[in-house]
Amino acid sequence: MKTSVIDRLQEHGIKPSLQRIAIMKYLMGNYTHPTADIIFNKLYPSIPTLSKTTVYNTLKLLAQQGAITEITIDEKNVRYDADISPHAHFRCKHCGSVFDLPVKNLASIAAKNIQGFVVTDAQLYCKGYCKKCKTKAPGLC
Amino acid sequence: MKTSVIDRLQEHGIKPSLQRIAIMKYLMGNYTHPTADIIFNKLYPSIPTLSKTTVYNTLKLLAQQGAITEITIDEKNVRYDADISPHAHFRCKHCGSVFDLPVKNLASIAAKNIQGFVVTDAQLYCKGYCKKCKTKAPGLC
DNA sequence: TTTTAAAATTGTACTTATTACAAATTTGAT
DNA sequence: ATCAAATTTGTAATAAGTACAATTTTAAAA
Repeated sequence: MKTSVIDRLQEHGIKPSLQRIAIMKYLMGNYTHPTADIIFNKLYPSIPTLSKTTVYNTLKLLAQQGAITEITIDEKNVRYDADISPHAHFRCKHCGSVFDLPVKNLASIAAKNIQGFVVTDAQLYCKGYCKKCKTKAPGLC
Repeated sequence: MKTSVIDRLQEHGIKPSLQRIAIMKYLMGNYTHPTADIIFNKLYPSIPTLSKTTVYNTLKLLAQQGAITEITIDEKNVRYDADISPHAHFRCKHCGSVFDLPVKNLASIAAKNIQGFVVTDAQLYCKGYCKKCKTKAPGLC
């Protein structure tokens, strides 16, 4: 049985409110690495009182508590991921999409390279061209 | 013999100008992962006509041509690194410093996980607490 | 050496993601 | 029902980065 939205919040010490549940639920249902702005625009129709500040605050809280992961593969804006298992990300330089990449040994890679540092988390970001984009306009890419 | 600043520019198809040389030289002499703003402020006294736009444009050009690497470990601003050999980065969540971490097999890790993607570059970002910060205020960290 | 076109640089104005903060609302205990 | 704490909201501010037109520099041709 997979963890419910409310469970995920509570496991990370976050009191579930309407807004927090909606944001966490959206992320757990859409593994598309959305930005704060995308999340706001998706939820706004069903929660018309929602504020963008709440979205930013909540995402920061969720990330701080380890309920979600912040992805900074895109220099424009931060993206968010409810998949907190160790895996890498790939971003297409042409279309901008962010994909998941399975990586077996991410945790051990990070752990190996400590020299007096305390490593709490590690992110592997790969960039290049995705299946769709590698064919069209390869020179321009 | 290590490559000179001008060589590094020319190797990557960049015509060396006063400003480009100054920026590339600064990066090759300071492996501190500076931001565009830091670079501007360091060079401005000696090049009083320098524009911040030029710094941004030049850094983007250098990165595009592969003469330097963009580091997005910090969600606030992009950092730059003249060390283009494969290595990882560590950022202290307390003091914000970014350190280099040697990693043997970064290239192979990235290559292993392609499934139809063309991977042009890979970055491993680790976060946690550095030697100095892990001792003081460990609870707050 | 003068001319001239392309390339590079500059300054200003703008965009946009994110944050600060104070007011308003909601929650939960008494 | 009351009250304090927690949460949410809206607005205003900040700050990184970009667009763009004007100016300056470069370098080659005449």
